[in-house]
Amino acid sequence: MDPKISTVEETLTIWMADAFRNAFRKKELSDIHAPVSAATDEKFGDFQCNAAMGLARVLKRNPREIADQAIQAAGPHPWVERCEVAGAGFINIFLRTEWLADRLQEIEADTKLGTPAAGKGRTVVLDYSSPNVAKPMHIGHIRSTVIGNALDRLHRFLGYRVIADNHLGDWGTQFGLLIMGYRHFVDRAALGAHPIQELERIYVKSYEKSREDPAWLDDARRELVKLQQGDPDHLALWQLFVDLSLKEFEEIYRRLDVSFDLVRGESYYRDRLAGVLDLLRQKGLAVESEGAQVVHLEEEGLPLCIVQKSDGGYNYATSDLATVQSRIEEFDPSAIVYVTDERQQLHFNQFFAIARKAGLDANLVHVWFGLMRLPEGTFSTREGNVIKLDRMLDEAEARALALVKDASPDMPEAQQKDVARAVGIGAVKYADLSQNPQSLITFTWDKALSMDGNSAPYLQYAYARISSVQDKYRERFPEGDLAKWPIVLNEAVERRLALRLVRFPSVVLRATELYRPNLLADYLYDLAQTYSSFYQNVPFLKAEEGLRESRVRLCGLVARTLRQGLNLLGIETPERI
RNA sequence: GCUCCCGUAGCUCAGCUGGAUAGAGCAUCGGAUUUCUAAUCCGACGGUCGCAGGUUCGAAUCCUGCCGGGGGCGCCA
Repeated sequence: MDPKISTVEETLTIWMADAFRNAFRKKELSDIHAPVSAATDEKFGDFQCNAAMGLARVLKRNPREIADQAIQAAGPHPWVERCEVAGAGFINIFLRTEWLADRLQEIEADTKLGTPAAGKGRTVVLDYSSPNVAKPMHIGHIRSTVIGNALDRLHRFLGYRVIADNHLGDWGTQFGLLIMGYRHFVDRAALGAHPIQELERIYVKSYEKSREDPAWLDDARRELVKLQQGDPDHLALWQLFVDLSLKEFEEIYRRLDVSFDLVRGESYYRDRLAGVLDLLRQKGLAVESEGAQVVHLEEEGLPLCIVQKSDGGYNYATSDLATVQSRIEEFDPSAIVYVTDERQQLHFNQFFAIARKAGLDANLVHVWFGLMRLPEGTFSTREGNVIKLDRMLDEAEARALALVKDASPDMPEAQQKDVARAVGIGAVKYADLSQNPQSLITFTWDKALSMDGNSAPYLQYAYARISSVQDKYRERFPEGDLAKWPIVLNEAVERRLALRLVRFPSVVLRATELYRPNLLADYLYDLAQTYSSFYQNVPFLKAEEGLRESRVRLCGLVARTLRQGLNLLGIETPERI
């Protein structure tokens, strides 16, 4: 669709804002906001505008009169059948049904279902997933990966240039211990079979030894220094750890259908660290304290931040500053977005503040999400109650396979497995994406793998049924020509469906702007519910010619919207379930 | 001690830049399948939106305090 074309909400908002401006020009209310949004209830029309009530306070006048005056000033609009003032001063907007049907036909002709290219010409760097080398990915990693990937897809869909960067934890102090562990404890057979598991084992063993044996800890520090000084043997070992870990991560990303433009660990920026510290010192931000270099952030109401340890090593904040510097130089992004759990809020507040003070001019955004917990409390590596990500995905696929075999016993086995994979993985992703990211998640198998109600399988099932409708139509009416018949909206549920379909672009925009994929998930669930009601209660293949074609076209649009929406969430849509 | 987040139906959660009678799913109960995929649909039951103040025509939403839960706070990332 023409990028100039905006969403229904935007068009109506401009119309209403103009109306208010014209009606109250003399009051110099040029900056008036008159947002139009979807009506909260069907009986209040299709869209509503609540600006009159806010204005009433400023003008000290009756809100209903203000609303009336605005409607008078607005005059007729080609899309709008009528406006009504209701309640305390709500303006309820009723759209012409014929216009809705026309709009559906425009959307149908557009590859992006009417979504404007809002991000055209802008670049956004998305920093997500970012697991640590030599540690397995567990259920705590899935939110960053799945939410980050959904934001990735949403931005791309809106025309942004997206740089998805997997900022691996590959340059920490753990490598000294890891090298010591490798030299003394490694089991090569185990390393070949389950690399990360073995790396984790030798790390834990080395860590435990360091706690009781100071000499061991000293050796580990020495190994770390050698690595940081670029000793070839140490670098080779480090590279081995990274490669082995990455290989396993990639297997999980493949299963999750997640891909990155860049996989640059912290190590990528290590040559910049000294320069960043120089910059901070030049600007008078970094000062010496107890042998370390620290930045005071009292003005910002934040605790001080250590940017260089007393032993000369650099900290996370410094590394992140170097990363920002590099990203600005290379990509000139309009935003750099980090997707991590809530525990890093303070860190990001500190490092954003330092970046600002140091003149690293970038729109830095921290999208944080609540920590995943188990019903019995937080999970931790120490207590051994972590749930590994691959195991969870296996379980999801197994449960889905049982359902598919039950529902479609005649389906070829390979297809059953393929469908089960899509459904199982979809269920896991949706369980995360359908909630407000900023809430604690209590992990339960049944919830994460829920297959009915508000779940990915419900949406996938709705989609599969529509696909079946399309096929049956072509089968039974081989010479039917859908394009020959216009879309008509006779039944109330058809109109409801239309109203939801035209809102898709604004939902996508809002979900992207607020970094809240769950807004899109909510919308899709609502759309699928409305469709299921339509499917159950309105005949279409059995309807008379014309009506039949109109309804099949409507089905087609719902299918495309569901498919597109689920695709933006990274969830597949099998044609059959 | 300082600080951030959360508290909505029995359970899991939406709704939060103030708007109309607070919504879903699960669970429970009742109904729908000779007919387009029943992983479905239709209906019922279920709430002092943690508590108390405040701002406002209007508060789950904003402010203050308290209670309860979780996270973070100088040499980890």
